[in-house]
Amino acid sequence: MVTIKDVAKKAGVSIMTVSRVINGKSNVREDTREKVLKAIEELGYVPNSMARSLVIKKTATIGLVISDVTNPFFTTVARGVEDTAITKHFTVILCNTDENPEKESMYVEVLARNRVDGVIFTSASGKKNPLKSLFIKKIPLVLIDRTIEGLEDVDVVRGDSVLGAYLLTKHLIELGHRRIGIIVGSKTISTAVDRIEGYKRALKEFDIPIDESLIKINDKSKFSKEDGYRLTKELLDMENPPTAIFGGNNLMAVGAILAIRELGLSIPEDISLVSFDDIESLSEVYPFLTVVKQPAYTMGVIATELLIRRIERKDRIKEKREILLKPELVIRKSTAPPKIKN
Amino acid sequence: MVTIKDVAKKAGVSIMTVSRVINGKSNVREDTREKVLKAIEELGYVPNSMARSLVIKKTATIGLVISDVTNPFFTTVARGVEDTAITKHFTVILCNTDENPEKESMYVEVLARNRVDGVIFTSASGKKNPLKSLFIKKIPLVLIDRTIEGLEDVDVVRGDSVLGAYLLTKHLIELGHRRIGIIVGSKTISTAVDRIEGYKRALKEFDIPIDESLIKINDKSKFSKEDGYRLTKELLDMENPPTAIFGGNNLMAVGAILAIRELGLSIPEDISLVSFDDIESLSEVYPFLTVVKQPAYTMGVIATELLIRRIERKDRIKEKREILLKPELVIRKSTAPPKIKN
DNA sequence: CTGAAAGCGCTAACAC
DNA sequence: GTGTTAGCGCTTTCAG
Repeated sequence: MVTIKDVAKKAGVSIMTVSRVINGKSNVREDTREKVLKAIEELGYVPNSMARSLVIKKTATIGLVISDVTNPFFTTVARGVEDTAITKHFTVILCNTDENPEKESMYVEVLARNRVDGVIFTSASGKKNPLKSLFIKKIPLVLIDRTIEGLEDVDVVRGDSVLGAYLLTKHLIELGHRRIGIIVGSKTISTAVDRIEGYKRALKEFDIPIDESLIKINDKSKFSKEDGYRLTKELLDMENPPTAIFGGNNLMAVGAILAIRELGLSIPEDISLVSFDDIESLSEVYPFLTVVKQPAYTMGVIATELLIRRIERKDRIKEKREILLKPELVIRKSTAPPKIKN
Repeated sequence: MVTIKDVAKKAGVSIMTVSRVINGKSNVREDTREKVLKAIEELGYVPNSMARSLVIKKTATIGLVISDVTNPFFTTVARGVEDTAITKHFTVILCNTDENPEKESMYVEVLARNRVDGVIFTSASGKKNPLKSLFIKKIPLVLIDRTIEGLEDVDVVRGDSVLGAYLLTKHLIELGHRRIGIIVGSKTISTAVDRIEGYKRALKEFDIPIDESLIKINDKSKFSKEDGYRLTKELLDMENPPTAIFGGNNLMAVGAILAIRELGLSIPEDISLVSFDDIESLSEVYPFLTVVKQPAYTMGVIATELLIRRIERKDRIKEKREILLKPELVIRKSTAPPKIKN
């Protein structure tokens, strides 16, 4: 393996001079620089970032912890993060937790060991605990999409779930729906709590009594297709089933569609369906689902910018900053007035 | 920052003993181990992977270079890679090149500097050149989805594009189509070349003359939605336009749909459309596009397994291995016999 | 403008 | 079982 030493020997200079050339320091005579560059080229020398990081205590790496890249929402977030990181010369390590608290802790540990300069984190557990090793090492952190209670010194970038859920529910109510089911992930996830709140707020505003049996919460934390499928079936198996369903996120909505179809019902004739979060590749080709859309890419960009600013200490600000992004209601074809008014 | 030294001091042992505990070596007395563990806990010590890597010359990190995580095909590949990597305790660094040769080179350089143990690579340029620093450092490499000519010592995991394109084209021919347009990315990309080959093979088999004007190749290398849109328009603007279009990949097919609709035509009544690669979130909800599906997740898994085996030198094999995965034809609703038989 | 010495946090190899 | 020494590849002083 060729090292800085080999380059120095070949170029007939000290390693310090080579180091200066590599790092583009100005105080090197032009002909020395050229000699060094030539040696680097001939030897095929590639600097070792780890040796460098060990000394300077920076890695130019950030960790991105999300539940699943396969979820279109998170892939867009990830893209925003990566695009932004690269402009600032940061590399990103991607971690999928599948909303599994153990994976969550494991990845945090891996990131801490790798001394990433910062972490962008989507919490599944809603607990601060898994983040322990980051706090100990004082690694800058920004939460994305989901908050965690009682965290200081941590920025949060998220969509306004309360508002989004309110808009979606209101839309349904205005169409005439009174029995609206909602399916969400576990209460440990802030978006689940917020979306239920927005839902309830809309109902209250229209003086519709809240029927807790219409609120289906997945105890196993996930906002997955399978959970959407299962919870929708539970809703439709009720004696007095809802006339509309609110899918807590895009995957749950897909699960709901599958469940509804399997029961031989049609959307929106028999039942209306709305979803939090869009699926772009779907809606482009088949603009069917009525959704509330979040600026996922922008979320990734902002989170990364805030993070890097913290890393570079360009922020004197010490307190927690919370960026709340507005969701956008997109009405398509999956909603219609209910068949029978109740 | 707490180091192994601090732990050693606190536990009243040498740093070597702490190192042994951290690495789970057996030759440490039980009570010493406990003392050390207690000190680690109290101090909140997290081992520094870089210092370790510097000595052992392994990073337990692999690089994954793809064109775009946002493309459902690659997100699934990425998921397969990550899931497999983690079971072997490898971390993955994700790189999106957008099929841009400069980004490609840049990322390879970053990965080489970070001394990743191996790289899984999707080539956009089709050239070996960007991989130079990997070869110099003898970093194990496996190509995924797309091959590069004239590379030894490199495994390739890819779908059988020739077969897939053949199946798709044959399906169209059997429906009665004679003028079939095809849109693909640049010829520097092996899948573009292969898909054209499969297309031609099917035409020849049915004695249909090949009309080169029906073969639209994007010179700017990308297999993107925008390119699909543009090339489709070009095809449909012809004097004697095709009755069916073969989208070179999923994104191009989406672009094609958009272009076709914009011209006021319907699929499959006015024009048939097929696509290489599925979009799962779309087809689940709206099983419309006739496609050839590739086992993306499996590709990621196999590529990672091959790579890690090389990294761990469990393979005595030195020659290039090529894994060719079978595609699967899924006939849905976007294809029908042509209106006018030509 | 250039170089020599020290050390980042850890492990390999060898003592004891 | 446990500790000592050397050194991984680089940058940070500080001399010259």
